[in-house]
Amino acid sequence: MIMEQKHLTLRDHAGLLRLLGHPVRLAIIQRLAAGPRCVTDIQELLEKPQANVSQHLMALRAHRIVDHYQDGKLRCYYLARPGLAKLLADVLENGYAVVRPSPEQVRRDASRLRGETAAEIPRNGRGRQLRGRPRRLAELTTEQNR
Amino acid sequence: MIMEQKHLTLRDHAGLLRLLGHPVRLAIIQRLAAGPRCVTDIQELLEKPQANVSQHLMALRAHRIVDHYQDGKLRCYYLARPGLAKLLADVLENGYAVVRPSPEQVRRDASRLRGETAAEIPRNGRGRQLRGRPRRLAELTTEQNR
DNA sequence: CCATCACATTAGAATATTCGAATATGATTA
DNA sequence: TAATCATATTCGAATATTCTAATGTGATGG
Repeated sequence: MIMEQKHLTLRDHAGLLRLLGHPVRLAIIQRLAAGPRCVTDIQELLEKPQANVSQHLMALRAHRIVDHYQDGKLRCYYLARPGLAKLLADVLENGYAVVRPSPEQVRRDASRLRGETAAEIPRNGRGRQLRGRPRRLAELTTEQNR
Repeated sequence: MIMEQKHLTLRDHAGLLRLLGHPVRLAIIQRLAAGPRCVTDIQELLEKPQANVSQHLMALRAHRIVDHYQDGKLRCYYLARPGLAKLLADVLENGYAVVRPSPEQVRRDASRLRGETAAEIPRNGRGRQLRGRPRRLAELTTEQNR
């Protein structure tokens, strides 16, 4: 078993997230998380036309989110990375829950941030950030995005 | 502080993932994970035109991934959901790592799946899935995707 | 071998995203 | 108050994604 860790760029990461960012593909992953399914079953569960489901499966296959084995004339798809579904669920359940802080909370947040992250934010005497000066420009800006 | 949990659909989830699925937006999140930054600093770090960065910030704002406070004439952006960045990192580091199993492994996986998930996969005597029969069609297919 | 089932692939129209250019706005400074 | 700085917004054009319809393909059954 060969591991590949070829310097995944932001572009790669974004590609994965975009791939996951489609309701039908999420639905497929959700269904496959409960066990392998053949294409026709998936179609029926999602109530989507065959070609469309097949296309989404193709996309998921291309990124190795899913894989399949042949069972007679059926193709049974399954999640190629069992861990991903759970991680994804975490993001979507915990990460998306919208917390709407009161304006007061926002202000407290802001001053907390102002105060506590002073080491990270360069500022001048009056609590305002330095501008027009050579701030930290050297932080692997080499990595090209998009 | 008011919590909102308005029945997030697959569509909502997909929307979040698509939003996150852009290299510049990921870069912004990555930078903000280290502490608040004003727009100009972000621009310079990412080497992207102002309008573009502003547009991406607007998108992130709309989904409450980021928020900002005004500091003089600067707008300092920060991550509105600190947890999300870490969850995201988990997905991208652990979830994306491409494991390329050997063909043998794939076959073993397949037979393991065939054997062990029998309870999940309806089959007939010869180890082939039932088809054309009323399989499990009742699984909240009500939730519309897309 | 021929028909059929289960699925994949292609092609192109419809739709959505993204970007750069231009312009607008709000806070600060002169 | 005028100029300027920092940032936002708007408007198309360029590009990418997604869907539907049509067709191709491989395995199986007759």
